[in-house]
Order: sequence, then structure tokens, then C-alpha cells
Amino acid sequence: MASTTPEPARLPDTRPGADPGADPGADTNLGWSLAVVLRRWHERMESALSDLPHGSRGYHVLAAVSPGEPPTQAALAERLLIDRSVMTYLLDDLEKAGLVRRRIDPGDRRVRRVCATEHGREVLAVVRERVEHTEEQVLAGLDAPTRELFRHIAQRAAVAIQEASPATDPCAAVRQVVGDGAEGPVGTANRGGRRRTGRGTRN
Amino acid sequence: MASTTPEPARLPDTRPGADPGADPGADTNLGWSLAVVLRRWHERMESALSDLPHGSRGYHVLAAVSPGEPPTQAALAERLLIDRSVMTYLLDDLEKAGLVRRRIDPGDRRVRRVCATEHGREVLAVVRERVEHTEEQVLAGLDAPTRELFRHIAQRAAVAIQEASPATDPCAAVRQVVGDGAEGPVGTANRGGRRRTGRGTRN
DNA sequence: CGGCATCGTTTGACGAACAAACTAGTTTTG
DNA sequence: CAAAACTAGTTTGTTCGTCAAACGATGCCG
Repeated sequence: MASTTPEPARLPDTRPGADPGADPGADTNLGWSLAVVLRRWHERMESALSDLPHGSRGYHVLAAVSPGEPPTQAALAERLLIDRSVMTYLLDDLEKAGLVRRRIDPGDRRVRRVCATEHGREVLAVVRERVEHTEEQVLAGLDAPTRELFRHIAQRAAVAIQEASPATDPCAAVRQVVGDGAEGPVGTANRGGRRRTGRGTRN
Repeated sequence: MASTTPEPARLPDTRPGADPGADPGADTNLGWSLAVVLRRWHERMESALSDLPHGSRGYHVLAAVSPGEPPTQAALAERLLIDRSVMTYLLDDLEKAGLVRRRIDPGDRRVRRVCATEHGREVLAVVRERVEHTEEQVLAGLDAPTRELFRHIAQRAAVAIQEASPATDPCAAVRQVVGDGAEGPVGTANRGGRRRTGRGTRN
């Protein structure tokens, strides 16, 4: 292609913020920078995690669920910036894949607490390495210590934003925590209705 | 609400990466962090720039166009991660608002070069302050020097990504650059057809 | 002059996000 | 204790943005 378009001249510097430090008022690119980095992250991650039910989303959920106390779906949705309604079928698929389980909180039976299964933790461990590797690639333009620094600052900023979130509540209690898993696999819900799996062969 | 839900207990640490440095494998939150920050940025920006034709997008375009040589639409779209087809009506609206102008490159009449009008530059100057102020708010969780550092690193990462972009090519020449603006306001194109302003009353 | 490539525009379709209605369960109030 | 009010989760429908393909116009090259 362009086998005969030998044009050595290039756009000099129209890029929003190329040549940092050169133009004084050009450091208003935060949105652009984040969008570029995040998009690349997303691209690579989706192809790297294509075997997880919902790609990078599934990973986020799995990672958010695996460590401490099983959070409620609402709490999960809020942290991960995912709509409640989306969270529903996202968890449907993760559960179908045997990665997480929904258990009814005995203290408040409206609430489903999401916890990772053994298999889920195993998968997470494997996938996490892939994620780390991919992230390194995305930030390949930075040297190692700067990468680390960037991650750290981004995280601090994000945590601060989430904590200062308007609707974010002070009430997401754990009660006493289930302890044993003798709650039955929900049983409720899922009473028929079309599967909104999307993704599959549509039309 | 919850006027009487005095539950001091909180989720200890389910957040993907709260308490940084505590758990070794938890620094895989880059995607989450960026998503949170970017979303907040977007929210605030859209409300702060509601008077620009396409909000933060319009700002990006205006800012990318104002400094150096007028880029082609394709180059703009590539830099700003906007689809060609979207760029079309985005520029339609910016032009309608008198902020930019499309001029046919005399050297290659297929190409439209986008440049800011006088009014566009004025508006940009005003808006830029608003943007900076809003960004400070978004990064309020960081102290001032860290904010600056974060911006700087993010930009470096983004620039590196864009330069290493796969499809990004070495051919986006400027030729000799127009020089004078005696090209007439395109005239071509826009030959009837529905306005895809969307947005309006659909069905 | 005839094929091939590129830029910009238009059109169409698909998927994700958002909002609203509904059920089940819990808490509050008269 | 019963009714009202509220929350968690699911379901449904609508809307919006993004992406892919087709088209007209222009330029390049043999």
C-alpha cells in the first residue's frame, strides 16, 4: 500500500501534547492521555482475556471478589462502575463458568454476597500474570520505575475519587459474615426468562 | 434514608487496590484506576463544557487544531481516537458554530485541512481555563506536585503509545502548507442528505 | 486513458449504557 | 399487627455511541 507515496514530510507537532514541556499551555491533555492509555489497555486486555466470560470486566469482578469479605452486588457495581443491571448477567455468566457463587446473606435475605470459588481463585491466579504482563506492554513507553510510580499515583487518585463519590455510602456492612456456605445456590431468582447472554450467535 | 442504620462495620478492603503496598499481587489495577479517573474526568468535563458543540470532544478537536499546521481530518481522527465518520459531523457542528473551518488543501483536493477561526481561538482560551480548573478538581485527591507528575507521565505514556501505534503510518504529509486561506469554504460536500445530528427526535 | 488507492461523507447495523417497571424481602409507622 | 416505605436484585425496553461497509470525488501511476 502507498507503494508510491514517498512523502518524507510529517505533521510537525499538531499532536495535543507531543514534545512535553515545549508549549506552556498544552498540559491540558489529561483526558486525552488517559483515553489513549485506557483504550490501549482495553484493546490488549480484551484479547488477552478472551477466555474469561466477560473479558476485562470479568477479571475486574473476579479480582474484586477474591480477597476479603464477599461484597454485595450493589457494592461491587458501585466500585467497578458497572450498572446494577449489567452486573446481574455478568455474574450470571461468571457463575455459570463456575468462577463465583452467589450466596444469600442470612442476615438480610434480599442481599446476594458474591464470593469466588476455588476454581475462580485458581483461574484468577493464572490470569493475573497475564494481566500484569499485558500492562507492562501497554506502559512500555515508560521505564520500569516510572511505570510503578504511574500505577501507584493512578490508584491513589482513583481511590480518592471513589471515596469522595457523591452517592457512595457509608453503609455496606458485613454483619457477621456468613462463615459457612450452607445457603444453597440462591435458588431464588433465575426463574426462567430469556438469557441475555448477548455475545453468542445473534440473528 | 437509612436514618437508623447505625452500622459501624465497613467492608474492610474489598476494593481492588485499597491500601497500596499492603498486598503484593494487588497492583494489577491499572485498568480500574484509569477507568475511575477517566470517568470522573468525563463527567465533570461534560458538564463544564456543555456549551461547546460536542463537549469534551469538541474541546479536544479545537485544542488539537489551534496550534500548528492545520491537520487533515484523518490525522485528527487518528490522534484523537475518533472514528472518521464521527469526525465528519463533529466538524460539521464545530464549523456551524464558527469555531473551525475546513479548507481544501490546494495540493491535494481530496483533503480537508481543519483550522481554528479567530473566534475558535478566543473560545479555546476561555475554555482552557475551565478545563484546567476542572482537572484540578478531578485530581483533588493528589497534592499539587503529584498532580503535575501524574499528568506528565500519563502524557508520556500516551504519546509513546500513539507513536508505536500499529496502523499509524509514516505518511501524513503537509506538503507545502496552504499559506493563504483563499480556498473558499469547501463548497463541495454537504450536498443535501439528512443531517445526522442524531440526538434529535428519533422514531 | 484505465486501474488502483485515499479522503471524506453517508448509511446501516450492532452492542453497550441508561432508565424504568417489577418482585421479593426488610424496616418503619400508625 | 397491618400498611406504607424502602432497598436489593432482576427484567425489560429505549437510547446512544461505535463500528463496518458502500459511495462519490480526487489523485497517482503505469
